[in-house]
Amino acid sequence: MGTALAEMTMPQISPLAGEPIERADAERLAGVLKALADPARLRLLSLIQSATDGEACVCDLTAPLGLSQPTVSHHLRILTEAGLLEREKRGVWAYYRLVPTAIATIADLLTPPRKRATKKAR
Amino acid sequence: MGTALAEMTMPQISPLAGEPIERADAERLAGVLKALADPARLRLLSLIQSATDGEACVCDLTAPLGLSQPTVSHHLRILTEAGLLEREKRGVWAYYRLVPTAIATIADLLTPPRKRATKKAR
DNA sequence: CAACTGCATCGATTCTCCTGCATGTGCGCA
DNA sequence: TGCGCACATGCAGGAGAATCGATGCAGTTG
Repeated sequence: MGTALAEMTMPQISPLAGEPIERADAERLAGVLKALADPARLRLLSLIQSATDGEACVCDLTAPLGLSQPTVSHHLRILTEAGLLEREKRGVWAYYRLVPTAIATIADLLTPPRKRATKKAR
Repeated sequence: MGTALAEMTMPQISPLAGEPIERADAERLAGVLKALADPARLRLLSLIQSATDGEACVCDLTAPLGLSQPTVSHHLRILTEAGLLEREKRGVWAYYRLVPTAIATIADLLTPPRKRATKKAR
């Protein structure tokens, strides 16, 4: 089930550098990237991230995107399952916010033997 | 002609952070990410990058991928048009290599408030 | 309790994309 | 000059994805 990203933050998920990437790793990484590779979803992430308190409910996102409410819910679902968003239901509304280091993790998987200190404690 | 990435390295292509991303920027970024979001293409990038001299020809890539030669050529074409690979023909062979900072540029567009001068008013 | 609101899910449609086969093109070689 | 090899392109089929209208469901309100 969900949060495909979680499985990639595990140790030894080879990033795009070094030796040839394994097929399974390639599929997992591609899965997360596929969630990102959509204009509507990129705008959703951007909208949510720049919203007040860094969160937004579906009704706030429908208009600026110009998409129907079911479609927006669909995209939010994909982003959530990819581990990029987290959902919290308060009353009638569902508030979405970015998973803190999710996108940075993806960026790290792409940029290989960079300077950055690999994450340690957790 | 394209190299969609080239247009994103231009100044003032809003990354995923800061204010809400514009629709045009979202589509461009999504286009490049879509080139990345495929297992076969990720493995191609990885194979080429880890090959001797950082380059490889099609005939070297067909077997490890388990895909037909036309299919491999197809993927290489997409990666090249996205600005991630560059092609050099020597004799009968076509050698592909990574565009030096291409992937790092994508990673920078994803990871938010890095150095680089952010614009203010708009 | 009944009506309403916000959101998720279902079903259907349309479109995009991955893949392989067949074919075309350019280069090297006998 | 003709043949063969490496690669690109055209075509087609099949799978997956984006979108929307209709509907279902859970809280909220009158």
